[in-house]
Amino acid sequence: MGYNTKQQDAILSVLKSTKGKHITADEIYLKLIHQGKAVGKTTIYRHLEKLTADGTVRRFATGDNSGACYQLSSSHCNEHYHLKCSECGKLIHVECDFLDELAKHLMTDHSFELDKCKTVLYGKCKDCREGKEE
Amino acid sequence: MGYNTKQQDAILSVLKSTKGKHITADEIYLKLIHQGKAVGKTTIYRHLEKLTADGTVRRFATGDNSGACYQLSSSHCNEHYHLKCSECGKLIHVECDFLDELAKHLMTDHSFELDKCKTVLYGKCKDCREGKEE
DNA sequence: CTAAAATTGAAAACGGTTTTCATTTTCAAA
DNA sequence: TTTGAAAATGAAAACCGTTTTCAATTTTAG
Repeated sequence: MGYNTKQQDAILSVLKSTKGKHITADEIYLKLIHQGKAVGKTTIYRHLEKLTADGTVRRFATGDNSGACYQLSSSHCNEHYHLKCSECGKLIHVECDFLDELAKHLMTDHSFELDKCKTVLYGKCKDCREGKEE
Repeated sequence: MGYNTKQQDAILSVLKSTKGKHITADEIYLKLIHQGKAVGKTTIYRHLEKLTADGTVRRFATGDNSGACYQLSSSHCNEHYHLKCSECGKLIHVECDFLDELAKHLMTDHSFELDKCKTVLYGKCKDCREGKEE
């Protein structure tokens, strides 16, 4: 149930070379063509599907109607949270036990496994609330 | 500019009638047919686009390849939180005291005024964690 | 070597969304 | 009220990421 193929290896090697960043199926397709190791799109989608299913890779829906993004799920961004001010656009990094409690709560009470990497809490930062600079 | 048209009103009235829940463009289309006020899909998409742009409505991308969800961004969205599964795209509404505690905490400890309407918590839902198919 | 099983990929299908464009509606000036 | 330019409409086609189909190829086991 599963042979090792050069296509598989090629796709994984592209994913490894973009570790930390995310990449679309189409970008993988183009990179492989560029490397002279062309792999059919169908095959790329199939392997991304498999890799996502077995947890090797994570899939991110982009929200607009452009393609989904993928990245190796090794990640280290699971150590802080992101607050973003809708007004001034500032992105604030927060390490905080309470937020860890939140993750725990979501899991136990809602069976939901929070993805800290992907989650951004929107609101209004201190400066903007106090009417300081824009 | 912008004239007031019956199509506009019909679309808005459907959105109002589903206040609190989210609805897809296609569901709006079907509801209007059912009400004998058929409106072309093109027109529905166009108005949803406008309403989203001016903030009247919020759009949620579902991530899988089913359609986006819309809902009025009025008062109601301050009463629940949105969890979104990055894998299957499901959008889950949650009313929960713990999350209210979170808002309180962000304010007192981080001087950050959480905007529940804009915030979406990303992660992996129960079904996807258990490996069920969509 | 041989055959069954797995993999591949071109082409077609699919589904939500956007574009095109001819027609209709609306508003306001005359 | 008439008139015409601007705005809105919607059917059909285009679009685009993704999935399915299926015949051909590759891999592994026997």
